[in-house]
Order: sequence, then C-alpha cells, then structure tokens
Amino acid sequence: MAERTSAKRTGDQAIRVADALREKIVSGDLKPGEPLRQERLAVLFETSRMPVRDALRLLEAEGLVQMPPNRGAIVAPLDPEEFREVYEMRAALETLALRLAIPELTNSQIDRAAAIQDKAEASDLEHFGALNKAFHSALYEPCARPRLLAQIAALNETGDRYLRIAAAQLDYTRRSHQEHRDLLEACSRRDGVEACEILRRHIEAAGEALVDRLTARLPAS
Amino acid sequence: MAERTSAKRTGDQAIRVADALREKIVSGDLKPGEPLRQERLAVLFETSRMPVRDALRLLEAEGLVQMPPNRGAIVAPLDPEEFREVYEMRAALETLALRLAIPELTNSQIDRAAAIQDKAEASDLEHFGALNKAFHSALYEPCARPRLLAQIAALNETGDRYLRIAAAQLDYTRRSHQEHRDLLEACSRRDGVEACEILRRHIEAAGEALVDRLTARLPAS
DNA sequence: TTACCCATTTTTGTATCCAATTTATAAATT
DNA sequence: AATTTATAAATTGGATACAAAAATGGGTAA
Repeated sequence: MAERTSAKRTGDQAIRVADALREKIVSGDLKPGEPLRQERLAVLFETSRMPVRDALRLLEAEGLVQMPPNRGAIVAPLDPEEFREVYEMRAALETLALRLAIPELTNSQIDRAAAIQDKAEASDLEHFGALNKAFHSALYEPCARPRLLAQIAALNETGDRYLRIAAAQLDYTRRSHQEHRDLLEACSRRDGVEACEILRRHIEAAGEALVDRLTARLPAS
Repeated sequence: MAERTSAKRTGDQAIRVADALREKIVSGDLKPGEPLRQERLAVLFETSRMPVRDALRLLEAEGLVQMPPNRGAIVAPLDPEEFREVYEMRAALETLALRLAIPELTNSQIDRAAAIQDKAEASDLEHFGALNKAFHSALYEPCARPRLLAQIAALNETGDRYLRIAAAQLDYTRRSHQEHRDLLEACSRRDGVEACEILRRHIEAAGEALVDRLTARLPAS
C-alpha cells in the first residue's frame, strides 16, 4: 500500500505538511483563529499525526500557529499591534543586513537587483509580492548572515498575512518603486548610511500605512 | 502494561523535557555536536519518544539543537561566526526595544533597574548573569512588544552558551557596570538617542571581546 | 434564567510495529 | 596492506491503536 505514485521519501513529511499549511495560512485560506485538528490534517495530507505535530511546532516557532496547552492548535489570530511589531523588527534587522551587505556588494549583484526591479515595475500585482521579496533578498544576501536572513524571511512571511487582507499595495507600488530606485542608487554609491536610512523609511512607511488600514478593518481588541 | 508508577501524566511532557535539555545544553553539560538519541532521552526522562521529538523540534527552533534528516539530532555546534551574528542582532533589537521603552519608562521602573544594578555590582559572578539579564529586561519591558522581547530572550539564551565557555566576564564586569550606570543616567534624562548609542556600544563591545576569545579557543573550521 | 453535571470531542501520551537510511563491520579484491 | 564492496546493526521517520486528561457543549434541575 505504500507504493504510492508520489515519491514520499522519508524525512520530509513534516516539512511538506508545514509548507502546505503555511501557504494556506499566509494566503488566508485558513482563517485566523481557526482550529487545526491534528487528525483532520493528517487525513487531509494523507499522513499520520506525528508529522502533523512536527509541522505545527515548526509553524508555531514561525508565529503562524498558536498552540495553547490542551486546547489544540489554531491559526494565529491577526492583531494590528503584532503587525506593528513585525515591521519595526523588520526595519531594525533589514537595515542591519543591508549595512553589512553593502561593503560586500559587487556591481553584478547590484545589476541583478536592478533587473529584478525592472521586472517588478513591469509586472502586475500578482507577481509584485514575490519580486519585491527577491529584490530585497538580492541586496541582503551578500551580508552572509544565515540566521539574520532566516529571521528576516520569517518576519516577512508573518507580515504577508496582513498585507493580503489589507490589499493596500495598489496605491503604494508607485512610491515603493521610487524608493527602490533611490535605494539602488545609494547602494551603487556604496553609501551605507544613506541606503539604510532610505530602507528604514521604506519599511516604516509601508508599515504605518498598513497599520492604519488594519485598525480600521480588524476588531480593536 | 499499566506501568504508571508516578502521577506525571498531567502537564506537557514535551516542555518538561525541553526545559531539562535546554538547561543541559546551555550549561555545557551536553557538549556541542553530541548526538541526542531519541530512545536514550526517552529512557532518561522516563517518557516515550513522541514528547522527546516534540522537545527536540522546540529546541531546534531555538537554535540549540540541529536535526539533519535521518541522521539524528545533535547539540548545535558552537561557531564564532554564529555568535557574531547573535550579538549583531541583539544590538539591533535591544536598541529598538530601549528606544520604544524610554518614552514609557516611569521613575519607579528606573529606580527598580538601578536597584537591580546595585545588587549586580555587589554579587559574585555566579549571579551576575541572571542579574545582568534582569537589568536589561527591566529597561526593555515597558516597550510592550511581546514578540520583540521573546526574540531578544532567545538570542540571549543562544549567546549564553558562548559566554559559558569563554568566561571572559572576569575582566569585563567593571566596564559593564560603568556602562550600565551611563545607560541609567541617559534613561533618567529620557535621552533615547544617547541611551541607544550607549546600549549599542555596550553590546557590541562585549560581543567583539568574546568573538576574539572564541576564535582563539574554538577550531577555526 | 442560571448553575451544574455528564457525555462527547479532542488533545496528549504510551506502546508497538515497519520501512528506509545511515553507520559500522566484515569480507573480498587489487 | 589498503581500498572497495557487501552485509549487518543501529537509529530515525512514520503509522496505528489505545488509554487518559482536559475542554466543549448540551441538557436538566433548581
């Protein structure tokens, strides 16, 4: 019976489940506060409880799932205050990454980031999110700090949940594109101080705008 | 086989195991790279493999354990580069916490921090670590950012592993105490910029000193 | 209506069992 | 003798069944 078509090799079940669940949570398919029954998930993903529990622990560490003792796992509720925290931390950590990366940035890496930005400006909203992330990653990666980059990625994922429901990107993309251009210009001058200042404002501006939207849309408590 | 000798069926076994393991790892009782066999741990903690695996996942998320697929869990190896990352992130996040906390700081809270510092200066090295942590926490907590504070706590735990083996505190406590005094002074003036600058230097100085010690003591690999 | 009790649901923990993979060991060949 | 190969042992990853504790919900009685 284990002769299933899919190559479900050992060792990746928990990660497979976690990836699928993360996608469902970030995309809003699973709603905040919704209970995540272990047995149901095991059936849904055609596996057993153990990988499901592993996956839930993984997502709990990422902040996408909450596991109150004896009460079962739930999709982490959305809270504008939490989002404020996330973008404050992003501003702090991403400027750190950029500051460390700039001395290591090669011209070809800057060119690649510029190419990503070109594509982002030409694409629709559907792909904007991924390209936006790729642009930032391209600038941060040369800092060679795996833990820092992982933390930034996790914060972005949490932030994406809020982005999705606010959908405030429409009137923000133009400003974002200009800020990306300014950022690239500062990077090519290897002006770390200026680049970090632009980046900090870039992140904080997006955060502030979204917090305003979210407080209007979500229950205050 | 109803072998219920003790009434420890209540509560979360995984957390109990994780706490015990974390203590053993941070204290250096379990050495870096040492394999953590699930069966052995289950016997040691008088439980079964499932809570042990839960605990290992928990500690993996905290960065104290590594779990290469199919190769078993090991105590996360120590790496001076990782420690550098940790204190860089601490500097970024703790200054953020302090900056957000200062406008909310009451006089009584500052007095309490000063009292902790008094005790720290009078105590021996054994208690210095805990009091040092308490001093910083007292200044950060008013920022009211649970995620940020949790992240800072996790980074401190990881950093403690390195502190333990370097034992460079001896010649550092005096300088640390002076910096804490300066920090308190800036806080009571509600000078956020100055306080953050002192804190940033405080963390970075401790980090740099330790990285030097660590690179000399650990395999360069 | 309100408070309490009880059955159901769900999580949590235990005990095995099996398969896949890694690691260690022994044998064979060059 | 050293390297490679084949085999065996150990260990993890995963599945299933079952028991126990806690939460949930509903119904009933005061």
